[in-house]
Amino acid sequence: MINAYKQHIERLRSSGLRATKQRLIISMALFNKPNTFHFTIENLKKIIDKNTKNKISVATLYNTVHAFKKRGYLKEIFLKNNKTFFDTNIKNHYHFYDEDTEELFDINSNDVLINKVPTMPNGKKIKEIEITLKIASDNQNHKK
Amino acid sequence: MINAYKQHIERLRSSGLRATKQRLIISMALFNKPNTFHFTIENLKKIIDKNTKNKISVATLYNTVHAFKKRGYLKEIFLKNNKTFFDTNIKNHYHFYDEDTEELFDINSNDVLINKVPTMPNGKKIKEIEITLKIASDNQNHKK
DNA sequence: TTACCTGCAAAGAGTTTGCAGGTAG
DNA sequence: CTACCTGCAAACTCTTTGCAGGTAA
Repeated sequence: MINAYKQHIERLRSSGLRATKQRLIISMALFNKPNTFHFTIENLKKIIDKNTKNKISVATLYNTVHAFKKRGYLKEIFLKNNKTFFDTNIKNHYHFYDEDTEELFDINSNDVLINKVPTMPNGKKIKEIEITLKIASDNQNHKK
Repeated sequence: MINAYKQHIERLRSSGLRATKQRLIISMALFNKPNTFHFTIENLKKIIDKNTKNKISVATLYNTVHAFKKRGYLKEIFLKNNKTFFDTNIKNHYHFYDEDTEELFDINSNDVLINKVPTMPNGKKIKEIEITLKIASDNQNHKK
């Protein structure tokens, strides 16, 4: 635990961010988990409020999460409009989105193979490939 | 032109929607184009305001666009988190997203081939595959 | 005629910002 | 010490809702 703290302090400082109490709490909440996961600011607030006496304001949460995203520690996911999702898994990977439960699961990028890529517009290069497989129970109608 | 109107009136009625003046104007703006395209409500409002004396309120635009989406005449695209995009191309297809210009282009689904699909969670079926190739000029840094 | 539709304005939801006080280094 | 950070509340943006008046069928 102490070690994790030290690592987070290090990373913050080396990113040009001060290692404030709030940022360390957020770092622990996001990056000291057995698995990567997906979250919204609202989720994160609940998680932190539950585990900490001193709650962190939304302004600070937005601020910090965006700082982490900017530095590549988090990825933003376009999953729904009007709610921003973040992913603590920054490796190249794809998603299952379960329409029944509105849950998002990772797919290892090795489990999807694209073997025909369209020709690129002039001078452009692929920066990222986003793939989402929307799934649902076989026997259901789906309307939003 | 008269023909297109008739078709739109027909479609509206057969969908259980009254063929109001506003819905016909919106239908013409969206579906009487040489190409399919992507738009936000804001875009659509501008297009319509420019070409019509009687402007259409945003409430009606939201209302109508969602009615069209519900009936499968439009698709919603998750492109950014704070603005809803719609696509008049409802066929299965993928997108190039140009990060330099923030423009979205269609890719024919024949031009991308997925040849290894991960195993599905129990009892679930793929409803839709969403693929976005994010592209940008080769020689640039990108930060949001 | 009447159920449905439109437009306005107000309300909501999520996010961002300005600023006074606090704190890391 | 001081530049940076936090928390609050207000402001903003996009979207939805309530409702009175209008209109398609």
